[in-house]
Amino acid sequence: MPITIRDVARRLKLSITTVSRALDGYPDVAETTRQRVQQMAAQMGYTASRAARQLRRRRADAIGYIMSTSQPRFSDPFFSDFVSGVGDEAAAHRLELLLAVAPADTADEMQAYQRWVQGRRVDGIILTRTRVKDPRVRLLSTAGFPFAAFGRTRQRLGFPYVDIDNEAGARLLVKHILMHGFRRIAFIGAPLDYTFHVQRLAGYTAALAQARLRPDDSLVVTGDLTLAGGYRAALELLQSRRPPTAIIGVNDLTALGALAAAEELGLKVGQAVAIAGFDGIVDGEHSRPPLTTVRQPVYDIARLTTRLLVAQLSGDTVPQRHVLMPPELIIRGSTGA
Amino acid sequence: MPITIRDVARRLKLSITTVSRALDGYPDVAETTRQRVQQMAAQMGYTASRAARQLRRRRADAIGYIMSTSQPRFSDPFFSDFVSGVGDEAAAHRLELLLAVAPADTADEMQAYQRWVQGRRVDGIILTRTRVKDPRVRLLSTAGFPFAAFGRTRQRLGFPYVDIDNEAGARLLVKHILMHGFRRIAFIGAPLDYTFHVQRLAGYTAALAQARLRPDDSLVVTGDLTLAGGYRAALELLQSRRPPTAIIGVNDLTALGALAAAEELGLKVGQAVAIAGFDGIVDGEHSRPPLTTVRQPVYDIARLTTRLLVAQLSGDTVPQRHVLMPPELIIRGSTGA
DNA sequence: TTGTAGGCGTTATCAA
DNA sequence: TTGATAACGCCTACAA
Repeated sequence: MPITIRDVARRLKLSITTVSRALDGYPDVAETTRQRVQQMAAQMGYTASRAARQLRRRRADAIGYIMSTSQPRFSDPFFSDFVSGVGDEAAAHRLELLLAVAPADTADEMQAYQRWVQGRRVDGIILTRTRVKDPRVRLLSTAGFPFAAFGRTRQRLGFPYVDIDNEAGARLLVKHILMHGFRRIAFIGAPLDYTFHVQRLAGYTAALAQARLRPDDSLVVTGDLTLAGGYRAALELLQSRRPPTAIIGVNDLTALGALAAAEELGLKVGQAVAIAGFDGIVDGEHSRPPLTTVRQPVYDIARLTTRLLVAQLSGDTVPQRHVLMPPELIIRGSTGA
Repeated sequence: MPITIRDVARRLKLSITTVSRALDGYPDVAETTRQRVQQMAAQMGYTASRAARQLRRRRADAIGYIMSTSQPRFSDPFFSDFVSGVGDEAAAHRLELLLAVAPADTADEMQAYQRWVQGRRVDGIILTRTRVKDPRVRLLSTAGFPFAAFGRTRQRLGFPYVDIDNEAGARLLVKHILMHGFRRIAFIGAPLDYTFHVQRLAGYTAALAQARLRPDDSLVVTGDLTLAGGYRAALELLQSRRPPTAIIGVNDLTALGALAAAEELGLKVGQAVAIAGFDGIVDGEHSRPPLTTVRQPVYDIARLTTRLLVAQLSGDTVPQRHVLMPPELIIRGSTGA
């Protein structure tokens, strides 16, 4: 039987009211009383029941994050990095972190959000991998439910977000590759209408146009953000009638898959073919050759996004509701060093 | 203002009791009533307040998992895989999943567990990467708090766990490598006293002994479970006075780092030097050459571990409280194919 | 088969 | 500065 506020009050011969206020740091409690209460609470090992407190205060003191999965079994370094950022920042504000898992773009996923919103199980939600027309954004906006996102949407709904300038990043990447003499550049994109995909693709297209290169639709294909997907797509590209001389993966995992495909075909990556990714995951540093990429500091982005959400929850005025981070080009061997 | 059970009851001109029972599937409700209630609830978008329900039933209806991090920024595919397993299984039992992040083997970590236990924030806890003498196991056991683990400890405390036979797996690996003619086999291990490390090392040692090879302490070094750590350790090993002809990484990330190091030194992996890992993460399938490894089905293990915990919570009799899975050797190019 | 009522542990309101 | 008391929204023993 856990210790309740009643037990503490009885022991001190005080009312539960006073105990409650003493512990929550209200000013209208005598200093000596407060000290006695705090000491006794600590001694008895009392912690307020989360459920009761939530019920009464009508706040969950928790935020939620729903991991989008593609297959049941999947491994994406993005998530451990991102989640640890959200977790650390939440802990810093004494908020709990609720996690759920749901396949992207399904009814299940929407239901999961709905449950959290309607059940008031969390005070706010963190979104990642936003889509151009994102039903989650619509749901949360309509419900007036607090959220912050890593990534933008086309709907201009004014929610707080952090994002990197994907378009600029992709342009940097293409220019760099062109400068090294590779002119037939393919792009392996993401499924669905992920905003980051659309933006990176736009950057790719823009940079090609700027270089006065004719766009070639056969060079833009769809992957699934995984290594295996990148591998498959690259294999097909490289074995086609007019293969590309360079491949950009919409994320590093895709690019690493492409790199494996190229090597398997006996193509010297960095020389016969250039390959580059987007994300800056650690695996890319140690691939052979190391992967050229555009780095996004996922952990920091996660903390920042969470901070935007928390500010919204506590009603603080936020200096900046929209943060757009500059992309950072990391040049490594896979594009010719 | 969220919709409460009262709203639904009023709308149907029923008592809240009936609504509650209809939704929770009690048998003493007329079938037609149940249908009306369920339909109306769905239509109104009603979900019971988690807090109220928790308070009343004195259960959190939640389980917790604390991710151990090594650095603030880290990416380990293990976690996304494992967490999605826990998340799916928890959802299947209508349990919430609480997540926290804490650096392994620190006071912070212990405090995080303590908080969850004391505040009854969760009904049970999932543990991974158990250590030989694991303070978390001690804490939870002493408190009589339900938990289940992926991995064993030396303390024989009879808690439910799932594990793979690490020792047998390592023996398989060593035998396979020896059979391919590599005789000077190094082992890059993990920090701390992780049980899986100790067990895999034991298997390695046993297999060498069985082959009547003299153990060489200089061949057993410590990594940090990351790519970078494996890379550094391997570089040192391979550049030493008497370099190994084969390297086993205690996990795949370590092995992939070693693979990068070997390639960088111009050593043909699979020919001049054999490299193998342990885990079966997807990245290994597409490395050059692909990585020989011992596969552990992390997602399934996560679900199973969670199931053991849930069974314990609901007081079901569990057919098997301890599950030891057979290791599966995956032979690929990095050991000579 | 349905309804009434009490209470889970807190916090907030109001009075003392 | 402190205390009595009424919710918060739900579940469940008991009554009808």
